[in-house]
Amino acid sequence: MPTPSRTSNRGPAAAPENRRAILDAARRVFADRGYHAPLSAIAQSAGVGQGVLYRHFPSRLDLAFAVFEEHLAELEAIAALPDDDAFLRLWSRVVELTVEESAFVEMFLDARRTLPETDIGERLPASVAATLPRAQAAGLVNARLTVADVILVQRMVYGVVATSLDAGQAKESVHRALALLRPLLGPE
Amino acid sequence: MPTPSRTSNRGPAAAPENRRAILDAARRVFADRGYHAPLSAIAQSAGVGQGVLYRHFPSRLDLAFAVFEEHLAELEAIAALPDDDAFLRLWSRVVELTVEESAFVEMFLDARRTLPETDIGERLPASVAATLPRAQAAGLVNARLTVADVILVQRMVYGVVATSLDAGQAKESVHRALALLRPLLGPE
DNA sequence: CGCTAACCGGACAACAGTGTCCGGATGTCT
DNA sequence: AGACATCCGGACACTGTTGTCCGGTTAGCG
Repeated sequence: MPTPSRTSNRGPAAAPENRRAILDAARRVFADRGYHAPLSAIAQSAGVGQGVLYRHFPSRLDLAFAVFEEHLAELEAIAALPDDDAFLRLWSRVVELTVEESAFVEMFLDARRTLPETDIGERLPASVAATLPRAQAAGLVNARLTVADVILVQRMVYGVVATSLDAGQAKESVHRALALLRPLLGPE
Repeated sequence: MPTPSRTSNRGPAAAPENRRAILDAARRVFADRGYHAPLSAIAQSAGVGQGVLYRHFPSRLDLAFAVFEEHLAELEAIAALPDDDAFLRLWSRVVELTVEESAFVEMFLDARRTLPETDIGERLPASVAATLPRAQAAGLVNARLTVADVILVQRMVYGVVATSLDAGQAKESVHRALALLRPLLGPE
């Protein structure tokens, strides 16, 4: 029997489960209280001590990288699709993440300031670059749009989210903002 | 002799000068280190003790209100101009403030969260409402733009600023963003 | 000239978040 | 079963910020 229902989270065998619990709690807490939520709150929400959290993830950035790595992987998987509309799907998911997990964006800001040499900030632009030309060739997107423009619009969306009071208002405001921007983004 | 060159900043007569020094220091520090800079840093930069700062301004918001009140007054003065292009001047100044003193925007966010009943957040929309229709009638601005749209675009500009590494990059990014948005904002 | 009221300055307590450390619990292997 | 290596938990020291407090200074006025 592998690990059916453990009664404790101690001992050598519990490490992977604890790691998983920390990641899940971190995503929850980041979404609820923002990227700068105290790490102690994450440990508490995961039901582990702070020592455990710091052993698995020595810094907030290590934790955030691990938490959001799968989002990045998902975006890159979308970008790897051969379809002409891969860019549109990528964009749609980016907007979704920006609205629902704005800590995702704040992680990039933190990474850029704390570890300027990391390349994590290049992965999203790379995915955009890989998909945008195809969508433009297929007439799905305004042909004059550059990769930098797309990133800039994503930063604008973040601004709308960051100045919203709550998730509901953020969603609605972003919806309006994208409607406003549609003439720029869509095919002319 | 009124107050030619005081050698000390103590005594009853020094209060107004100290207040002024604190306001100037606050604007400086807010611009340099962001809205959440420690109040002790502001006191130090003003050359006064923390007690003085707290007596004049019991909370960060009180200080920020006082610091940015004159910016608001300036914007309202622009909005009071009878010219058709009052809106354009207002908008240009709003963008300038958003870029160069983004703490101005963060103060509104703080006020909205801390004192939801304050009306300070309504003053900018009111100025926009007072000037936008005239500019539209004169054909200076896209006629389909609403007041809410203008505020939304301002929030987008803030997003570009908030995701910039430094003031120089912010200025450049906002410039590109506004160029991108021009087809939406300008007369069609 | 001296008294008084107002005000300044920096020390200080309170508090929150970070990161560390070690006693104690647990699974594994022999 | 027993010993060991691993890992957990929460207390703790540390740091940085907030807000308060009181001794000491200053201007104004009789």
